[in-house]
This record gives sequence, structure tokens and C-alpha cells, in this order.
Amino acid sequence: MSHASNFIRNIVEEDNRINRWGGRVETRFPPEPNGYLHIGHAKSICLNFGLAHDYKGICHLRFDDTNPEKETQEYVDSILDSVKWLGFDWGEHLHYSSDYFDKLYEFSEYLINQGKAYVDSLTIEEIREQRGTLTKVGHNSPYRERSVTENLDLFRRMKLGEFADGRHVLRAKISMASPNINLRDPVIYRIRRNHHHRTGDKWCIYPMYDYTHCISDALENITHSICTLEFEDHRPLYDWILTQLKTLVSCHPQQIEFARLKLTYTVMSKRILLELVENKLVAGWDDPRMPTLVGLRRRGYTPESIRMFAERIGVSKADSWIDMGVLEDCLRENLNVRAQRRIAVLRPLKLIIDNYPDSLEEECFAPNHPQKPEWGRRILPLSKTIYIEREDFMEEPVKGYYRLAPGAEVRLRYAYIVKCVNVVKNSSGKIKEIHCTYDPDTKSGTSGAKIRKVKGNIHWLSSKYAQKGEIRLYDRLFSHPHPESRDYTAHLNPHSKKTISAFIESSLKKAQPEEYFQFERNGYFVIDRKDTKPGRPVFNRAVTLKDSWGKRK
RNA sequence: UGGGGAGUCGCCAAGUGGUAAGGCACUGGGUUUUGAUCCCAGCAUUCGUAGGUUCGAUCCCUACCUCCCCAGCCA
Repeated sequence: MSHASNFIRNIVEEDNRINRWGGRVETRFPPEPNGYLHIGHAKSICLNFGLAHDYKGICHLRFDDTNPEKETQEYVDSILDSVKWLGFDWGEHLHYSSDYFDKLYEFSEYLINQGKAYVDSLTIEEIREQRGTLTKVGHNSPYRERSVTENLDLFRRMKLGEFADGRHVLRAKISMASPNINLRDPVIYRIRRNHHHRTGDKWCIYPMYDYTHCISDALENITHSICTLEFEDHRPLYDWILTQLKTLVSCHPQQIEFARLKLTYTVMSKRILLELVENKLVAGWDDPRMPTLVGLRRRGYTPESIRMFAERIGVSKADSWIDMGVLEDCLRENLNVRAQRRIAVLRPLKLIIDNYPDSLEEECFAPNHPQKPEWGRRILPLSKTIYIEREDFMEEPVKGYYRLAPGAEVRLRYAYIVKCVNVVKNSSGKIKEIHCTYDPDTKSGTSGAKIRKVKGNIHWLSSKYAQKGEIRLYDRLFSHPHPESRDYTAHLNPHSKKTISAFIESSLKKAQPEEYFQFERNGYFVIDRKDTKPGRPVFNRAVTLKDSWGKRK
């Protein structure tokens, strides 16, 4: 696949040209295991792994696990699984920031010795007050000038667990007057007695992100440390720390920031995603309406479609909104070429062919893919009574409608042309069944089929052979393009999930989890990987087909 | 209003002193037993605004406007 150029690729190519890294390209995807990966992470994964792949480099998967309060093994496992599912391989390069806790500790003693870090004993509130504001400089802590000996003693005792949580912190000694708040003596270690999913209870002090991330990158010999825009003004701190440590770690990666993905009609915030799950507004992290990778997977998204999406939206520093339609379209594009075609009647309406012999049954042949004859065809049995889609009949057709209507003719796909001769209603006026006559000379595949052309072409299933199947019709979770900017619960789409019992081809009963199909004229569906039981498939609608008629209405 | 960023077609996004790529969407037309797919064509005299430099500016300079991020012992 060829790639559009973007500013990060330009940087990499320039670096290679001037031999900045000896031709190495080493990136990393650094998730915090405190939630499930979502489509926004997919953009970053594709970027980092894609870059490494294209420039014959390496991409690490590194868990940024420095806050045990929120991180769990469950999240680690799901992240591993999702990255793999997306199609990327980290090989030997699976790392955890917690792997570096010893080094990180050692480096901070070094900083103390260099007079570049000190133990502060202010309370959290006091630190906040002394930090100043966006427009006012901060003030030095009274503990800022403690001696190296005292700092070392205190810091070692912090590590040994002699102090209560929050009693002291280790701070980098930079400048309380910096216009960049991140440089106003940032906290780099805090005391926190939490069980860590990997290091257990070994530590009661944990390093902060800014301190940990740059060092982890350096220790792993990362060349290009790619992150999102909000870390732009953390870059001076990233560089400051590595500069102080240059005699201990020689690698100094370049941090590059890009705009995170924003998608309409959904939310990307971890907080809201968590709330949706915890408040049972969705069925779980893998609810097919969730923008999580596990959710998209259940919905029917393929890894290819997501990678195509990442490629299509590009990478830049301009924060922008991508329309959900772009994602949906990538899925259509991928499923169109890979999904076998089948028939399902979602909202059945009984149709009786009056002049079709009671005992007659005929085989009709339907190709498994209209553009791939090599995929073969299957038999669709036709009988006197069939089901068609309620939508394919209108008693009083509107202008431009060319499906069935009283007196109108339409082709039963892969079978005959029929003409509607009667409409039968029940006592309450609802249409119960419709009656047609067929033209025996028009069977698909015979020479007679070419004689008469009709514009309408509708799908159907023999009432005798059609099977019942559970189909879940999913739609966008939110009805507002920007649900996050307001009370998102007020904009949940009440029609985002509808479970129906539909008629399906009998062969579909044997379909396996994660098999994809196009139900002709209805959309793309996947067999649910969770709720499907042998012989009892559950279908999830991944996305509808494009519908220029529906759009016109 | 301190600091850091961004503004190129409806939505993304290349280009960066030589006269605006591409994708998606959209609009026509063709093919088609999916109102699908596919194909073909059209779609920014203009690059946030105003000045300036230049033979020539989206690109350089100046000023301005708009939007985003930052005051966690979160990442």
C-alpha cells in the first residue's frame, strides 16, 4: 500500500537522509492499562506500527503502568488482544514502564545528587497554591533548598514506607517562574500504597508520567516518540529530564505530537466510555455500539477496514472532526469484496403467487458474490408462498417508487417477474398478505428472462424453507454529532439497538462466529462472537448498504 | 489576559517562492437481476483577514482574527 505523505513521515525521511539515527526507526505504542482501546488508539497504533513497518524499523508495545490505582491486568489482556487483532505484531518488544522502576528510582537519586530534585513536604493543596496560575508565576517551596543529604535520606525513607501516602513528594528542581506550568518543579514521585498489577507490593512510591515516559523511551532506544497534541508543552520537560540524565542514558528520542482522532456521533473520552459501561447504558466494553476495538469487532468491523480508515484520515496537527460516515464507508468497502451474499427478510410480508402450482417447488440459483463467479452459487427454493420485505410493497406508491404496488410488476430476485393482483388486510386494516401472479416465461437464467425488463428487483424467501434467526439492528449510539460537548446521556440514540426475529436462508444456521455476510439490499452482518450458540446464530448489523432511495425519501 | 499549538473545497489532507495533489462526500452519465458494487465525468482563479516584500506569495515579513491545549501527588 502506498501512503500519503504526512509531517511525521517527512521527519523520519529527513532523519534518514541526514543519518540522524543511523537509519533506525524505532517507535512505540504506549497505552495505559486503565481502559479498553478505542478507535482513537487505533489511529495511533496504525501510525506507530505502520511507520516502523514501512521504514524497516521496530515498534514496541509498552504499557505505561505507573498509576496502579487505575490499572489492571484485565485491561492489559484486552489491549494485547486488540492490538493483535488489528493485525500488528510487537514481536519481542513487549515492555512495561514498571520494568524500569528500579532504574527510574536509581536515576532519581542521581538527580538529587546533582541538585536537580528535592523532596517537598508541602500538602497537595499547598503545592497547588504555590504553583501560581497561567498568568502569575509560582513560588518556591520552603523545602526547595534542602541539602542533598537530607533529600536523599527523606527519599530513601519514602521508598522504605516510613511516611504516609501524600506526606512527601519528589520534585524536579527547574523553575517556579517558568511560563510553562509543566516546568514549575513538577512532581516526579509520589507515595501511594497501591497494589500494582505487576510489581505487587514491592513499591509504595510510584513515578509520574512525565518522568517515566521519556526515560522509558530512552531506555528502549526509541527514535521517534509520537504522542498527541496535549503533550506538546510537556516536551520541554521530556527534554529537560533526558538532558539531566545524559551521562546515564545516551539515547534522546524526539517527541512528535499529532492531533488525536475525534469522530462524530460517538465519544472517545475514557471517562464517558467507563460511565456508559458502569451505568449500564450499554451492555459492556464490547457492546457493538461502542467505539472500543472490542466493540467494533463485535459490531462487524474488520481489522482491514480500521486500518483503511487510519490511512484515509491521515495525520496532522490540526484538530478536526472526522465524520462517522468515513469509518462506515471503509467497512462497506472492505466487506463488499469479502462478504458472501445471502438473503434475509427482516420485516416479513407474506406473498402468495396465485397461479403458482401448490405442489411445485423450483430451484433458483443465487451467486455468492455478484463479481466473483468463482465463489459459486447456491440454491434458493421457490414455492407458492414466500416472504418479502414489508418495505418492498406500498399500497399507494410514492413517486419514483419502483418496487411492488397494486398492479405493479417486479422481479423476484433470481426467480420470476410477478405482478401484484390483490391486497388482503386484517380487521384492523393492516396488510396481512399480498397476492401476485407470476409470468412462467421469465425465470432468471433462462432466455425468457431477457425478454421483459422490470426495474424493481426484490429479495424473498420461501415460507417453507426460511428459518428464523435473531438479528440485532445496530445504529449509531448517539443522535447528536458532538455528544461529548453537552449532556451526552440526553443524546443517546433510542434506536441504536433493535433486536428482531427475521427469516434467513436455512444454510445460515450453520454459520460460524465472525463470519461476515451481505444480506442483499439490507446491509452487512456478522455472526456475533459472544451470543451465538451452535445452530442458533445471532447476527449483528455492522452497517447498512448505501441507500440512495432511502436518502431521497 | 502567561505559555504552547492550529487555521488549504461540505469533511479529512498534500503542497511551500513559479501559478492549488489525493481521498471521502456531493452532482451528472454509463454498466448492473442488490435504488449496492463498478466505470466515466464534474467539483477551490483560490489557501483565516489586512497590509508589505517580489516579475511572481498558500508558501517570506508585519499586524490582526478565530479555534484548541496547559494551573493532577492522572496519563
